Amino acid sequence: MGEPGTICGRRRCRGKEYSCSMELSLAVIGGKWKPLILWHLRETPTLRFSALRRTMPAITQKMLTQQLRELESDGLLTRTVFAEVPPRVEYALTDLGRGIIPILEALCRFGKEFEARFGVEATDATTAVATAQR
Amino acid sequence: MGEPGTICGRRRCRGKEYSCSMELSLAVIGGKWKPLILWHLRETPTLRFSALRRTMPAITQKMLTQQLRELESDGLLTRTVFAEVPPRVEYALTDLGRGIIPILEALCRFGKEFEARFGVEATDATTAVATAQR
DNA sequence: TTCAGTAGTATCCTTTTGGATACCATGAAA
DNA sequence: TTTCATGGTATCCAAAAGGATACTACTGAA
Repeated sequence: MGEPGTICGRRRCRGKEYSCSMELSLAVIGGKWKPLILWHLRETPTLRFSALRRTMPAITQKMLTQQLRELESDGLLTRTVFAEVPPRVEYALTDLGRGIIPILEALCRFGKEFEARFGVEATDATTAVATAQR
Repeated sequence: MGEPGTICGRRRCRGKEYSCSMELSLAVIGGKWKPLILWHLRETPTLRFSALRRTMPAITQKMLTQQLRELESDGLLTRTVFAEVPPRVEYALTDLGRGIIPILEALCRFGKEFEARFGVEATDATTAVATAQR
């Protein structure tokens, strides 16, 4: 299953360079925002741009647009533009995108285990959010 | 299981800030090298510094040291120094570290699926490795 | 007429991540 | 006496990732 000796074969797929399929996956779902975006889409069939923004108050518009475009180009979600005014754009997971949900859930479980092991210090962001929501 | 509304609670654990356990996990096992290091330790009970370097010819000494220290400090592996000369230092997974192996395997599977979907372009690195090995 | 709401671009800047290079201590072997 | 191997540090630098701010087009409502 694992590819123990494959370390030496440097490959490329959709512009990402890697030596191991794991690396490729991290390039596709890694980063600061992509897991969050996929996570939110997991529970709602479709979400429009503004709704996504509201669920992630800390992300900037540029970042959200950028990450969504990459996820779309990697086939993890679809982007549907409605010719209305004001504009409406809806995002939804593809089958490929749904495939990573179990991985995110596993990551979530590991994170909780890690938290339990080391303890958590809350940072006062309940208030920060209240202000961020405007 | 999922923490849908937890997006708003910004927490901290071992110096890492996050809003969701997933993020924490990615902070712990993400990055360019950590998954690889854990992957190699998965199949060998203990590995010394130089052996790890040989399995990852592209990593620099600084990076390997840095990543190993972080993994150690996060409790994913142990570092054993033998008072010999020349020095010998051995690294091994902890139980916590072994816990992420299934996640790496899942990432590996997803990566392969992704490759299968989009195709791979090999970059000539079989030769690159031969030279990198010195 | 000005404002709000949507989904963006464009530009510039800061922070984080990763990399190149040089250096160190030790003891055994050549 | 010089060299080699090991497992590092220290310093500086380049590239990538992420962020702040300003701007756009369009329309309907106030």
